Amino acid sequence: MLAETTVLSRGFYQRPTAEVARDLLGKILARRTPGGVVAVRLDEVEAYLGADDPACHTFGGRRTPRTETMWGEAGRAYVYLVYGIHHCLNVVTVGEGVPEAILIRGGRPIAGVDLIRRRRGAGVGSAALADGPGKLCQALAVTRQDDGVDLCESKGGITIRTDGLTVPEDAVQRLPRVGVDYAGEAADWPLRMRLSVRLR
DNA sequence: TCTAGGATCGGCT
DNA sequence: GCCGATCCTAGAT
Repeated sequence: MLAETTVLSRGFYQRPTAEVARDLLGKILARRTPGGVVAVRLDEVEAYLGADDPACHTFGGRRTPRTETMWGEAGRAYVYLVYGIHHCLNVVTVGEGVPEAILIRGGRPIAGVDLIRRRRGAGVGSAALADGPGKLCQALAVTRQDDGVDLCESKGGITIRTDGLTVPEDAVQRLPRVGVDYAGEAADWPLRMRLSVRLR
């Protein structure tokens, strides 16, 4: 399944965050688990623009143990817990000292569907297996343990890959971000990007 | 130390 | 559509 794909290099992430977010759509997020490889094609992401973004954990230059990963190297995973229950997977962008990241909001399972279903529950419809940040982490068994993992290195167990598929501009919807009403006007910034069509 | 609140989800009405 | 679960994080004291 992943034989004809290539892992995105660090350079991919060392660009403006909104640009990286748009380019992540249609890419493949793969995770090696004891039971086998699990992969989803990304169809929804949100950009968080660091110190100047009131919705971002690092707004105003906040640097805490939790956000330390965001301050580091681009291409690493930033994983945190929300509502005491759900994990959220982010990808660090730009570079060291620039704490920006992209929240992976959802994807469509394309490999290891049975494994995902086993983790998510047998009764869950295939479209709903990974169509939210918390669900996606559950589907791929991503937890705080994975915070800081290098997504450019296969040995980390989690990678983002491309199979050459490109997403046309008219297939990308730009929407306000979810659940950040507290951020004032920034809540309306069109940094949530979603595929409006279903790719293969 | 204490406390308020959260980048969500799923069950129930 | 509403609401509770659940616990970590960050800022205040």
